Amino acid sequence: MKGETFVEKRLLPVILDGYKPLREIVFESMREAILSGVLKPGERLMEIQLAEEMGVSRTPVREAIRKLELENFVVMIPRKGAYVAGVSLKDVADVFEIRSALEGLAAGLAAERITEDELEQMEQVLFYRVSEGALDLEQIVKSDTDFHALVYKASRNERLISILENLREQIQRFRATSLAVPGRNKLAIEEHRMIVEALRHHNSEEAQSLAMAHIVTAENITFDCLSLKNDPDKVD
Amino acid sequence: MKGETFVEKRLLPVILDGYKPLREIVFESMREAILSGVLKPGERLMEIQLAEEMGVSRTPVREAIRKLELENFVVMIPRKGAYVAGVSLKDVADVFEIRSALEGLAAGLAAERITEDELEQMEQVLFYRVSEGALDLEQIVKSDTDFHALVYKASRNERLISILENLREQIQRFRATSLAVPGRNKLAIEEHRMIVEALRHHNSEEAQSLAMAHIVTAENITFDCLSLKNDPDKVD
DNA sequence: ACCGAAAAATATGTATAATATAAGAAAATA
DNA sequence: TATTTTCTTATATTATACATATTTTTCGGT
Repeated sequence: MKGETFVEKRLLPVILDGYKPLREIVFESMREAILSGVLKPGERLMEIQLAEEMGVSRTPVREAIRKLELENFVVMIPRKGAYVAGVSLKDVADVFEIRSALEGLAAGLAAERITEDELEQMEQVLFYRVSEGALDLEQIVKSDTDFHALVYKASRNERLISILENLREQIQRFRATSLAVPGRNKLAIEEHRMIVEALRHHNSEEAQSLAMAHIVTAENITFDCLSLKNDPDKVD
Repeated sequence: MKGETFVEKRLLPVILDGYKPLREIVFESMREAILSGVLKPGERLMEIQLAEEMGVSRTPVREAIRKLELENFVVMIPRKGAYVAGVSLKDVADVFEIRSALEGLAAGLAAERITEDELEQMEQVLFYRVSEGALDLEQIVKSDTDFHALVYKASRNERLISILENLREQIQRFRATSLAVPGRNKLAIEEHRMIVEALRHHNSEEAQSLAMAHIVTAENITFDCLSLKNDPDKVD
């Protein structure tokens, strides 16, 4: 079978959105594909093929891959190519260790620096999450993300915010899993409530330890889920 | 004066070192230039000019700049170009806040996971630092870096290591300043010794709080130095 | 049938060329 | 003289071409 080889197009052609550089659009598209599992761990990423699938040239694809490498979504082997990064249980544990410390730091700082207005926003996010009775999983994940983002923001530490957001993305693939566990949503809301109370009273130590405990809880549940369905080595 | 414009070459032509990709060599060269002040904060980075100065094409320069952006050494304005990132006092404070939490985490984990062999290596680094009587500043900085790197490594958390190394580089420009303060070197050695003792006894909490305190001390000294010579806004 | 080496194919790394956009200067108008 | 508009120029962005390294395939020998 020679001549034209037809590659299955799994990445949509990019839509020129505003004035974001192409590499940025390509980057987001590829990250999305990796997180959603369209591009599977270990899979080789060939510049030409990806460029064709998305209807752009190799240059923006290359730059997107470089950025994905920096954010640990792909691994590059010099002169060989780029591969979608696999995530081992060890990786997940490592990320949780760091997140625990940094979410604690963020909450502690937020307790010192948060405004009434921001507290109000947090209340609203929590209220939305309980009011609607049965939210679907996607909405729960979003509301959870929103809450944490508000804590990060109140820490007033830009670099901390970007590190935490990156860590969150690293384990994005597992968040839906753990939040789907029966009773987890309710417990998470309760933990969030307690954190808000600590923030409201500007109790830094309390906020810190609550936030750390919250992440440890999430870690335990995540590992319970994962060890049930996966071999101990590679998660996916 | 038309025709050829002569640009002052401040970046050495790259030497093809083994099989590292060109973009990697260019990246390191530019980072070095930024940290050493050859490329000054706020300065515009023009691809063509940089490529000519280093004797390579624009492609590796572009990729190096992207990477520098990800590591916060340059800021990019879309369709305008790249500029050397300035570091404000707020930035330095932010980095120290994170470092304090993460150095504490690393030391705490190291206390649980360190081996006799690694403890021995730490002893050697400390011994070297005191034995030679009068080390020059560069050697002191290196020995300090080595010690911290050993703690990071003993944490057995790869991602934590890379985050901490990046944070260290962010404030690299100020480390020499603070270590040059009379008495600082001696005090730092003493603090390191206490950390080693905590690690040896696998006392996680003690190691954590000592490491955090160590960073807070460094932060205070750094700010004392900086606020003496600089206006409160931009450090450089 | 099973290695092993050479050659072809393929992909990455690097360079160069083409295109689009933004900033600045000059000119025209009020 | 001030202000707006147009044109030029410089530069980022994207595309393509070329060189080099790696992988695969094929063919010959054992």
